[in-house]
Amino acid sequence: MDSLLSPPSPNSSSPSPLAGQLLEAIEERIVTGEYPPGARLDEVELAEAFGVSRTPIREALIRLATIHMIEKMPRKGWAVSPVSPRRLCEMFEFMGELEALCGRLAARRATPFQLQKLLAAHEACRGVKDPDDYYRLNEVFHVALYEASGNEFLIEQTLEMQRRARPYRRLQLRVPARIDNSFAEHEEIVAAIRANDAEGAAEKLRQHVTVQGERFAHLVKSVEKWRAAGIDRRS
Amino acid sequence: MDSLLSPPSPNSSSPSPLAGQLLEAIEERIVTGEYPPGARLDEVELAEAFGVSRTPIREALIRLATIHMIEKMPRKGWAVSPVSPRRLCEMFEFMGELEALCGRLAARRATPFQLQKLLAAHEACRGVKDPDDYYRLNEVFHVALYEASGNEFLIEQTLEMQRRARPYRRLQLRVPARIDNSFAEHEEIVAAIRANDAEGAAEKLRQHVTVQGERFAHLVKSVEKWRAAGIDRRS
DNA sequence: AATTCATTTTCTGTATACAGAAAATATCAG
DNA sequence: CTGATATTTTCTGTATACAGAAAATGAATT
Repeated sequence: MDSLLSPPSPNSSSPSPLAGQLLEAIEERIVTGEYPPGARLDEVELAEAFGVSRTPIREALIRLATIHMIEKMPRKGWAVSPVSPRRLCEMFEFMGELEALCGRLAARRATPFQLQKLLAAHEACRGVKDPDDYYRLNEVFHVALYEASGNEFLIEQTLEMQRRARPYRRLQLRVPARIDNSFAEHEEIVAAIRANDAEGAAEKLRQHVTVQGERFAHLVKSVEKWRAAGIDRRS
Repeated sequence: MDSLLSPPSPNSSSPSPLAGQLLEAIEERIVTGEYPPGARLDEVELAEAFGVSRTPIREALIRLATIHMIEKMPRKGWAVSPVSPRRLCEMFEFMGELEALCGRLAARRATPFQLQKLLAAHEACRGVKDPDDYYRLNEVFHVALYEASGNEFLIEQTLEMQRRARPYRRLQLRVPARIDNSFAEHEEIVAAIRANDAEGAAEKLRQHVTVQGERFAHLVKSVEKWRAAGIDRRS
């Protein structure tokens, strides 16, 4: 049943077309929670599910493991990387620093075009209520920020981190009133960047991204529930 | 001729023992310049050279590509990632920021034990003249710094970046008087961390890692030579 | 001589087959 | 009934085989 694979997908110019698509497909399932942290990923099961052999599945899994989205357990096969509260905290601390760096550089170096794109992305978020819609538009905003940093290498790294943090970001936006707060913070960030206030932008971004206090507790609880569902599933 | 593979290698608990060793072996050759930037890596050639089939070679290459040490060219096979001067600059800017972050956190949070390890690593560098020896001891020092940050996630990321930057770091130490300067900078960094001067440590590390001015020109020239040698070789 | 078309060869991605090891199960002895 | 050992099954890593496509080579025609 290869109908599970998305069509040609012209953007994936990666090695091994099939493995590329498989990677995206499996990653999607991890991100959306269909395969929650802790869930086992069986090579043959996946191969059958996607209607391919083990080889491209393995390639996709190896790549996912290399970016730490999944892990290989000694004698238990592959599993979606479980994430302890501590690790979650560290991850967001790191992400916060990356984005702060992007902001700092953007405040200094952003071209008018990049600034305009950032502004447009911000405006697009205004008034959006649906968490899923906001989730997507929020990502666009943040990507525009990364790009405004002007450091291609940094952009790559931050994009990859964004990918890794994606499952958790998604959960966060379900915290009550988070969307409104998020938008207000974006406003301040944009203002700082436009004013070439590098340190201000950095600090605001750090605060914006890092998850603290009640928000963190809420996030941990969500992840716990999520993980539990996954354990049930792997029967 | 499997004699090319290092023996059992107990540390590599990674998936696929063979592929793990192959990865390390190929990476080593990239780092030492045996496979310089731009050099082609042929699957069958490597398979024959290492006395294995294409499968584990492929796994190793996929993993190397995932950490961006090599790339897959459209119809040209795999090649060691070529690095433009601009990219080199961006890479070191990024690495500088990562290390600065480690230093900032270390100044705030380092445990006495971590501090002691950092100091010991620093002292071990004193008086070392040989670039290769210093290269190794310098790495130990920097790893001790990362660990002192206390953020496991950050440590992982920084270690991975260190890996990626390794080929170029090695070249840098061949710049005249670089070793002495490097050691002196370490001294200042350690002092700042011991004094809990977070911002001072961060700034000194940024300066220490980022490659600028004459040093950068020198580095670019070394890389150019290196790359040229690689192009010759792939005849 | 140059360009185009056809043929061959090489190369890459995927499938399949196979071997060794660990885990699960079963069997037997105490 | 419990513990230990033997057997079977499953699973993972590697080798090999195969197919499709692109590049390279060669031939033929203008």
